Amino acid sequence: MKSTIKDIAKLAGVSTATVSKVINNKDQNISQSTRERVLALAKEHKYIPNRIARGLVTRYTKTIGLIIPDITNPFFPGIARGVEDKASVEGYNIIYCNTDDNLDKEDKCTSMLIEKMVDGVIIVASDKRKNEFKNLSNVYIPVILVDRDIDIDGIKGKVLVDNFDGAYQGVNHLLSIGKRNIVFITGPMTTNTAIDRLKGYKKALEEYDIPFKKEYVLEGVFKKEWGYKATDKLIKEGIKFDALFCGNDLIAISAIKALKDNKISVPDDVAVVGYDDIYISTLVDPELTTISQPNYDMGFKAAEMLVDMIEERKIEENRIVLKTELKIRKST
Amino acid sequence: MKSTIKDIAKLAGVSTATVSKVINNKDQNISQSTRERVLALAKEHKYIPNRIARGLVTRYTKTIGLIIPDITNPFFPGIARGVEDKASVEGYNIIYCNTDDNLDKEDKCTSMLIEKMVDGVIIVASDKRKNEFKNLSNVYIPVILVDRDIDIDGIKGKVLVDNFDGAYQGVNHLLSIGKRNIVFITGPMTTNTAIDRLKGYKKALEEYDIPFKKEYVLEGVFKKEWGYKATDKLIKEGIKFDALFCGNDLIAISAIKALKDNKISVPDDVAVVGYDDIYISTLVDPELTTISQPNYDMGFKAAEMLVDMIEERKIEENRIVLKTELKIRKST
DNA sequence: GTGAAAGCGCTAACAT
DNA sequence: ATGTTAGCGCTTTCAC
Repeated sequence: MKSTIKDIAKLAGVSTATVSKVINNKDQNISQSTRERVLALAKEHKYIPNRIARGLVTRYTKTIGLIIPDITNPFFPGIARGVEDKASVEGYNIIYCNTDDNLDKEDKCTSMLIEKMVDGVIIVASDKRKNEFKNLSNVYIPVILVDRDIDIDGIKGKVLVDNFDGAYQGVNHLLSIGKRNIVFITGPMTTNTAIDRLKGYKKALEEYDIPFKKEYVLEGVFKKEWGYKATDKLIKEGIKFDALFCGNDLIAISAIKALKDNKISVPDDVAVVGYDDIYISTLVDPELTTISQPNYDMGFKAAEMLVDMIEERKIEENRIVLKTELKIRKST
Repeated sequence: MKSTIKDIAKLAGVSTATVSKVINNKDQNISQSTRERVLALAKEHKYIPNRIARGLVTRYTKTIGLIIPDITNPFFPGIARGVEDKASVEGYNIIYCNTDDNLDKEDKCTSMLIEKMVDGVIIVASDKRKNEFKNLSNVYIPVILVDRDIDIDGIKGKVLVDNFDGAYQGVNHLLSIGKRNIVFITGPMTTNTAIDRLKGYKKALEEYDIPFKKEYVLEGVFKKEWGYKATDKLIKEGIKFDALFCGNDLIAISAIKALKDNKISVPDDVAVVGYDDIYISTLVDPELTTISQPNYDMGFKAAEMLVDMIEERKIEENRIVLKTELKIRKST
C-alpha cells in the first residue's frame, strides 16, 4: 500500500508538518537528526508524495497543458518534444490533447485542463479562432500561443517563426539560381502563416524586378494531395514555370512526384523548394531543398517562457520570433 | 474568479452536498426545482468542477499516463493519437512522457505519474527492462504494455503486433515474385520484435526450401543511417542479393537510396520491402512496399483495455495481438 | 429531499 | 526545533 505523510510522521514520531518540511526541504529549523530519520523512513517505505493533495493547497500542480492540432502530423511532434523536454527538467508534466483544428475540441480541451488545475497552457490554436478561449478567460493562468500568430485576448506570450523571412529566403534562392517563373503552391490564405509567406515571396520577386503574377499563386490546403493536384493542373494547363515554391514539404514531395510522372526533371527543368524540413526531406529523391523550421526550439522556448511566467520570474520577451534556415539540397 | 461548489451552494441556498449530487447527477432524491436552480446557477457562474479535489476523495483522477520512447520517431505519434482519441471519449486525459528508451527516465516518469495519481498507465517500454517498474509495484493501478513484448511482473495487459506473421508475409511476397537471395536488414536482435521477425523470415524461406544463410542477416539499429550503411556494405563486399527485407521503413528508404547511388534499379535488380508503413512510404520513389502496422489501433485498443480495467468492466482479453498488413507498392 | 460532518493528503500560518 | 490547527474543493455517509 502507498504510504502517506501521516504514516511517515507516525513512524518517525513527529508531526506531518515536520515531515512536510523536510520532504520539501523548506525551513532550516529542523534538526539534522530528525531530518535524517524522516528521509530514511520515507525511502524505506517508498513514500511518494501526493501532488494532487499538494496542488490542492498550493494551487500549483506542476502540470502544463499542451494543445495541438494533431500529433500525427509530422510538424507537431517536434514541438511536443521540445515542450516536454524543457518542462520535465523544470519538474512539470504535460497533459496533451489533439484538436484537429476544431474550435469545439479546443474548448473542450481547455475546459478539461482547467478542471485538472494545470498551471499554464501552450497551444497551437486554430486559425479559425477569432475570440478568446472562453474557459481560460476567468482563470488566471498563463497561455502561450505557438506557431500560429492569432490575435486573441488574454494571451500572455507567443513563440512564432518568421514566415516572411523564410519565404523570402526560399524564393530568393530560386531567383539566385536563375529561375524566373516561380509558382507558389500554398495553403489557405486565411492564415497569417500563408499571408506572411506570400509577402516574402513578393518581396523577393520585387528585388529582382520581376512582376508578380497572381496566376502563379495556387491556393489549396497544407496536405500532400494538394501538391500533386496543383502541379498536375499547371502542367495540363500549359502554364510555363521553372520553379515551385511549396507551402510545406508534403506539398513539395508530392509535387515532385507529379513532375516525375510527367517526365519533367527536378531540378533541371523545374526546381522545387519545400517548407518545414520534416526529417524525411533528406530521404526523398532528389533530397529536398527546404526552409527548416525550428519546431523543437519553438516548443522548448514556449515551455521556458511558460514556466518563467508560472514561477513569476522576469520575462525577457513575451513574443519570440524564431528564424528559419534555408537548407539547400538536391531539388534546386 | 473561478467559482467553487461552495459559491454555487450559497447562491442556490442549498448545501454543497446537494450541489455535488446534482452536478454528478447522483441520487434521484433531489427535487426537480432545486436541480434546475443549481444547474442554472452553475452555468451562469461558469462553474467548472475541480477534478483535483474530486480525485483526492474519489481516488480517481480521470487521467492516464502514456510513456513512449520518443514522439519524434514517426512510429509513435499514431499510438499516441489512438490512445488520446479513445481516452478522451471516455473522459480521460493523457499525461505523456518521452524516455528515449532509457530506464532511468522510465522510472522517473512512472514516479511522476504516481505522484499525479494517474488511474493507469500505457507504456512502450524499453527492451532493456528486465524487472518490474519499481514505482508501480506497490500501487494498484493497471499497466498496459504496447508494441514491445517484454516479460515484466505486474503488467495487467498487452497490446502487441504479430511480428512473426508480418515478416513472414513480407518475405513470402518477395519469394512469390521470384526473389531468392533475400537479405534481412534488421535492428538489434536483443528485442522480441526482431527475434520474431527473424523467425517469420526463416519460416518463409523454409516453405520455399531455401536454405537460411546467416550472412544474409545484417544486425544494426532501427535508424535510417543503418539502411544506407548496410546496403553499401553488401554492395562493396560483392554479396549477391536480389531483395532487401528491412526492419523498418527508414532503413528501407535509405537502403533504396544506397541502391540508387550505386546505380542498382529498384525493384528490377533488387526489390525492397519495408516495415511500419509510416505515411511517407507512399511519397518516396519508388513507393515502398511495406508491412503496415496498426499503430493507431494499438493505441486505441490499449486505451480501451486500460479504461475497462480502471472502471472494472469485464475484460475480454488482456493480451491482444494485432495483425499487420502487407501493402504492395512499387518497390517490389 | 436535504444537510452536517468527516475526511482525502497535504501545506502554511501560528503557537509553543 | 516541532506541533497544532485550519483549510484547499470536493464527495459521502448518515441523520433528519
